[in-house]
Amino acid sequence: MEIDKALSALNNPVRRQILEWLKDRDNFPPALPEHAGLDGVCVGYIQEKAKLSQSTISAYMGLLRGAGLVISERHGQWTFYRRNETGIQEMLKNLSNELGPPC
Amino acid sequence: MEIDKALSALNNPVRRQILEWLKDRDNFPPALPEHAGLDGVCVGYIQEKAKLSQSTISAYMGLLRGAGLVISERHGQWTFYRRNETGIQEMLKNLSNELGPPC
DNA sequence: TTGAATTACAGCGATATATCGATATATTTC
DNA sequence: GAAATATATCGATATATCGCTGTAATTCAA
Repeated sequence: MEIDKALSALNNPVRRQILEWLKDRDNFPPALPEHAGLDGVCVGYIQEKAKLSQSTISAYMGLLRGAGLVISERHGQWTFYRRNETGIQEMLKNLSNELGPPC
Repeated sequence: MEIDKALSALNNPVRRQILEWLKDRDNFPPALPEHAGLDGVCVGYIQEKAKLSQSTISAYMGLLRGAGLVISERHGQWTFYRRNETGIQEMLKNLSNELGPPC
């Protein structure tokens, strides 16, 4: 986990907002029946909600994934993104360790 | 405390390094006798250690102050900077609240 | 296999950030 | 008051990021 990548990824209000939205699947339209068992959200739904272009959101999700903050899973033509809780926790911990009060 | 400003300020390895250095006054040359009672570090010392230009460091410290991560105190021609532990803690907490796991 | 849908990638102009040297401001000292 | 010192600000240039359009790649459906 590179703190540098994570901080870059987080240094954008929309990307942070997406991470919040992903806390609850109900922030997005219901999944299609054929995707019932999957807990991620497809790019299109995120794009709709963020009101930015598809390519921008795709790039955003790539950044978040590269930083270890989300996990992507491809199913057919869809890519489902979900929070990487472990990665997020690790990042928060690393940041706390680096910035936190002197021993 | 604006999380946006804080994340921008932290999105730079040298600025994060400075915050770490400021954890311990001993990371810098000793204070002049006339500054004995002050617990900050002057810009010149930080500049020396970071090996960037004076103007760059001055701007960096301005950013860190604007983000509430350091406190500055002017004494004569010197400006002494020290960590704002409260501000740093508050920022870490806000970030945790925003990014942390869903309730 | 052709077409439609979903996502990713390339390239672009606009804006922001990094970092510098030069200069301005304030303070101390002579 | 002039010179020296510490810091802040300004202007310039290089690089990075933003968010777009357009297009390629992949997969499903007809």
